Amino acid sequence: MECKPLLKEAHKKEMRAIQDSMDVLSGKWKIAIITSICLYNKRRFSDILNDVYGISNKMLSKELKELETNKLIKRTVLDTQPVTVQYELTKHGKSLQTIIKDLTAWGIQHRKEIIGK
Amino acid sequence: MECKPLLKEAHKKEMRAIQDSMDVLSGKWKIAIITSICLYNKRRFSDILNDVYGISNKMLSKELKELETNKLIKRTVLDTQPVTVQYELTKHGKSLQTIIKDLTAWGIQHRKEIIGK
DNA sequence: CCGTATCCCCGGGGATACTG
DNA sequence: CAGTATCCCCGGGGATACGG
Repeated sequence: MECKPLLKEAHKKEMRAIQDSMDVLSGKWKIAIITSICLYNKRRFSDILNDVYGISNKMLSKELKELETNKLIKRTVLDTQPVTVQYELTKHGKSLQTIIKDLTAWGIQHRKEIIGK
Repeated sequence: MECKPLLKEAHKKEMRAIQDSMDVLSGKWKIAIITSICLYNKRRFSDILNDVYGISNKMLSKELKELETNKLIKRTVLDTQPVTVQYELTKHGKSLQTIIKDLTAWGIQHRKEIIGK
């Protein structure tokens, strides 16, 4: 009667949690999009398009939809002329802020580590 | 003379840092692989293959190579019979622990948010 | 301005079999 | 056990043009 099996169960749960997260957040663009919105609080389609280097409008549109489906962002159409659309983080989306902050710091450190030698 | 331009510059740097991070960590499997190794400290090829649900040996091999190139993990061949190979996090890899912990917690919360409604 | 539609190509990545 | 090699297919995703 040892604790290994219990540990294994706990680890499986952690692995599943990670994979749940990654199902929503993985992909080349999602985190960058969220970061863009997060930095400016509210952000328009074309602004995000500029912030996220290399993304196409088709991809951005698709990713935004998925993020909305997963309740991470809220989409608001403003009846200006012509139409503008604003994206902002939901409460659930904002709960990623810590992770984003850490990832930013890590990215800087990583650049030093690899390129800076 | 206002502070907006400075802010914009800072935000661009943050965006670049995020994209640096994502260049290394994005993709369906990387974080899950790192998590597996992290949970057990040292982990063998076939163990990771089991931990990361759905990954193929080809993908795992490829991803491990990339993680090694980016100095996140260390690969050690043990001269057992037959050969076994051990992966562990480098110091730099370990610096992801906080992020992984947060992602785990977030994944659990997310599941509640979406599925648990 | 904010997307959607269409076209089209390339490579990501699975299944399987094989080697040291 | 830890990968590599080969085959092969499908869809991710870019470019471009168009619609509300």
